[in-house]
Amino acid sequence: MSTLELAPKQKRPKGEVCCEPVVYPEIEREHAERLARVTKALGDPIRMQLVDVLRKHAGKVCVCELVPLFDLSQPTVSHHLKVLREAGLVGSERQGLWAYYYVEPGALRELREWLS
Amino acid sequence: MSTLELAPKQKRPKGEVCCEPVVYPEIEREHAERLARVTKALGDPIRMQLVDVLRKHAGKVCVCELVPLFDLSQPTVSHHLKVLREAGLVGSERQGLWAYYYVEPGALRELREWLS
DNA sequence: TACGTAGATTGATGAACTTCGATCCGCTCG
DNA sequence: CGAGCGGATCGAAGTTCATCAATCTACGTA
Repeated sequence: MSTLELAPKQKRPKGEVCCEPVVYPEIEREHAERLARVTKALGDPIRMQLVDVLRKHAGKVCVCELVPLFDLSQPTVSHHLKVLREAGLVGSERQGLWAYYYVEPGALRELREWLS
Repeated sequence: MSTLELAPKQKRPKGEVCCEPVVYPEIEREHAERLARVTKALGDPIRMQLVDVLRKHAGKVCVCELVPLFDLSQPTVSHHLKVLREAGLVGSERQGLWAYYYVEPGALRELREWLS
């Protein structure tokens, strides 16, 4: 972690830089892309609520319970669940006619670590 | 939005029940919307990197340092900074010719709390 | 076998997003 | 002044997204 001198300079002749250069390792890009994939999936109120419900239930929740929670059609809710699934945030399991969703354990770990 | 057309009680085949009903308080909706506003702003690799750089430098960083970090035009980087600013994630400060950005303290608190 | 149901998929539509070049604004210095 | 610079804004182009009705698939039951 480099310490950056950001103290505003006084007037200076042309060509002088405004501050010390920020060295940004290439490695961070991959990290940021993984984090952005997670936050992008969470970046919708419906999907945020879906994950919130699944998290609070600490178990598998039937889709037939999730759909009536929203003022949305069943295909739309199914679409949001698919987005969450493809982002690795939730998993699903079929049991007969019903499908149950759950939060993929550890899916939010990297984001949690980045925030701390 | 769309008119509410909530399906009435769904009949279950032969008395079989898929699960216990999920009671979802209305209060959570606002919370989810606030969280989604933050995660949506973070849901882009460029913006995620921007916040990451600003966070790691624990101070104000000049825009002229941020732009060369990406293979993007200056207006595009400026746009992403604006999105972050409007989401309350970062703040900006002008000093003469230069503009400095910083992470708004506490902007990530609610998200961090939700994740823990 | 045939029917009804739960949930996923498809296709279409309108809105939102990312990106750029061009332009504009405010500041500094000759 | 006026020129040059950093950064924001504008307008356009192409892409992605959220949403729905209609349809499809898989399963349970009569």
